[in-house]
Order: sequence, then structure tokens, then C-alpha cells
Amino acid sequence: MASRTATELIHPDPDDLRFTTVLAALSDPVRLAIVARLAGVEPDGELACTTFALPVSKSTQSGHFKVLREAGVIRQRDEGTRRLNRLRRDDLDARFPGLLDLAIPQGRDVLASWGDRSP
Amino acid sequence: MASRTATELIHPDPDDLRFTTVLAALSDPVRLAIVARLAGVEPDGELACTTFALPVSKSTQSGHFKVLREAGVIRQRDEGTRRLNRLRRDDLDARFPGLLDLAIPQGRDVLASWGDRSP
DNA sequence: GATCATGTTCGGGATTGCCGAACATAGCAG
DNA sequence: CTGCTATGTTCGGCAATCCCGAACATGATC
Repeated sequence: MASRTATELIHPDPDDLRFTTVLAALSDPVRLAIVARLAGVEPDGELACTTFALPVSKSTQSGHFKVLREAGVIRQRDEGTRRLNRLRRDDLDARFPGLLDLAIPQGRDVLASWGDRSP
Repeated sequence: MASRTATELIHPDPDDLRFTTVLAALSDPVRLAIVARLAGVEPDGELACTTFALPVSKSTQSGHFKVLREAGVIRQRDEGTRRLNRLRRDDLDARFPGLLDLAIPQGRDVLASWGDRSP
């Protein structure tokens, strides 16, 4: 996993965040749910991909995380065999103030519709 | 035009606006530009599709307006041979406060990048 | 009517998204 | 060190979507 194949993980610089790309990343229920979950863990909390128990296949899940990372919504870091995810709240708030505050409750609604009861 | 083929134009009720659908509608530079332009014409101003001079084909343009309308971002009304577009600012502000305020400047940036100099 | 102006719809070619299956790597057990 | 498990990624395919030009539909105007 976390295939360390020559290239490191791509994370756009804060200044390179594109509005349309971020919106596209957030315009999917699964990804919105991921964001809401990450927002739930206290400041700068990190979660491994597996802890989400998403209703999609592993490969699709992997793709969703990739979209979020390349859009600059989350930051990923490898620790041993796990890939830890953290919300880039500061960067997003600085560039698109209010967007996350709008998206997070919507993501919570998605989680609730799945019967999820985590923070 | 505005083919009056049996069915009327579909406009979701204010309560039926879906966050992911609205974000998807706004996650495209062309559509973002359309929104910014509509926001430019004063309160409840209306613009015909042609006045936008978008850098895409007519059919693609037609599709973009359809996406915006079905997402509930704009309201369309036929007048003679033209289809007039109006931003559903009140409905959007009520349901997703701050989203349009965030999107409109970004749309203006797109317009500027096209060398556009309208309001 | 004939013609023009404004949009929509249709058909196909390219792009993108989702999945299962196979692969890659870290950690642990023996 | 040799498996074995746990965690993710990548690959090949099929299906859905997007963009375009061409054809069509409708209203206004001569």
C-alpha cells in the first residue's frame, strides 16, 4: 500500500487551490462525508482511510481520497502501512472563507443518512 | 425556439435544492462565469443566453444553462424567441448562505481571464 | 409565405468514473 | 527469513457523461 513508487504525494500549494476544482471535489456525497468525518476529529486530527467504512469499493474509495488530496481539500501522510488523512482547514478557510462551514453540515447529513453516528 | 414541446421548464422547489448538485453546477468555469454575469445585472435582472458570448459551442452552452436550471441556480423564462435567465439568489442564500457570495467573485475572475469587461 | 434570430435536440467520438482483480508494501508470527 | 495479514494502489473493462457540429423547432420580421 501507500505505494512509495518513486513519486511523493501531490499536494497543491495553498495559493494554487482552484475554486472549481475544490467545488468538484466537494460535489460528491461520499467525499462530502469524508470531509465531515475529518472535521469531526479534533483540530488537526488524522484518520486512516479504513476507519470511514464507506459504502463503495476499496478502489473507488482510493480514487475519492486522491481527488480530495489533489484538489487540496485534505493532506495525506503515510505512517507505516496506513495513510493518514487530515483536513486542510486553515488553507481552505483562508482562500474560500465559509465554504467548509457550509460543506461540513451537509456532509454530516450524508453520514446520518447512512446511519452513521460518529462525531 | 425554447422548444415548447409539451413539457415546461423544470425548476426544483427551494426545499429540493441539493448541495452536491449545486456544487457540481458551480464547479465549471463557464457556468461560474454565467452566474457572475447574472449577479452583475441588478436585482432580478434577466439576460438572454446570447448576451454571454461564451467560448463554447451553442449546444454546449445550452447544456450549461440546463445544468444550472435543473440544479436550481438559475430560473429561466421564455419571452418571444429568447430565453431569459435570472439568478435564484434568494433561494440559494436561504439554503446555502454565503455560497453565492463566494462563487460570484470567482466567476468574475473567470470573466476577467477571458478579457471580459462587463459589470 | 420566406427569411432570419435564438435555442434545443440528436448522434458519435473522446473523456471520466466505478468496479473487481491483481499487485505492492509494512508489520508481525513462527 | 518465510509466510501471512492488513492496508492501499494500480490496471483493464465497461458504462455514463461531455463536447461538438448538424439538423430541427419556434417566434419575429419582411
